[in-house]
Amino acid sequence: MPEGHTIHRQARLQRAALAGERLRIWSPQGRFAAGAARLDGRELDDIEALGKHLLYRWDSGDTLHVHLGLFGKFKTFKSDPPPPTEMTRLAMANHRAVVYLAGPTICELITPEDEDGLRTRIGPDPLAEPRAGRRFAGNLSRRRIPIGAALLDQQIVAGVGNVYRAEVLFKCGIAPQRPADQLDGSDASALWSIIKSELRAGETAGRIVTVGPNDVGVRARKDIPPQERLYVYKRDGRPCRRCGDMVLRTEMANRLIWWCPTCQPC
DNA sequence: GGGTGATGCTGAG
DNA sequence: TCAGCCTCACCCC
Repeated sequence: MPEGHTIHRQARLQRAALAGERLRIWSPQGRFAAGAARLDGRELDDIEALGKHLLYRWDSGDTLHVHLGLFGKFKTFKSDPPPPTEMTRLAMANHRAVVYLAGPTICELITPEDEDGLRTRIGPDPLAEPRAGRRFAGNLSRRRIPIGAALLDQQIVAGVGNVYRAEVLFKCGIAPQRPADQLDGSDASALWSIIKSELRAGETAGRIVTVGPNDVGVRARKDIPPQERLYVYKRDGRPCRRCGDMVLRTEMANRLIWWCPTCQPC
């Protein structure tokens, strides 16, 4: 479930489980065999999350770059780990924990130049740089594309994916069709705040829950049942939780997006 | 057991 | 703009 909140959560949990120790590294699938052989037995210094990217720093000076893409998944075991499957691209283990990685789009060692290139082609990450709201607003003001498309562009803001783009636009009352460069300063600032708080909540909870408890009649976010955790995502044809109007669906930036025409007027 | 779609992104044309 | 890639949960038969 890889939007930015997942990546930051994985960085935090894996850092706690693995960093500061020499690790056993191998590639059961074999597709990262050379990189794994190079890292095996080295100490992991730190893990950094950058938008949807993870950077693992090793005492050898090497940097491992992982991007989960749409399908990539981590599995962590604290005790009695099952053997990895033949789909496991990367396995990392110490005496306390084992982390398996399967299905990533990217799992490779990168040079400092590669890393510079990565940093220049992604925009501000609300979880890593919470005070970068002005850069975000500036990025929006330079793009004549719908805001619904702009939020998926990782050069504008890093870490937002298809669920959060629909949900944060709903929470801000902004129609996805509105041109990014037409948002005024207060819209951009409200959007940045909501993106930050929602990603943070997702990082903490380990799942995406955007609805306020009041809207589904329970006391706390953690009591919200799975099918009621979102306002609009994949809810086309069903009544809006706020106003009762029909949630609509359209395609934007090659992905489907959902919105409420009453709560998010054009 | 097969088909499908998914919280992502790139490169060819 | 579109095909392609990575994997698996879920649906339907």
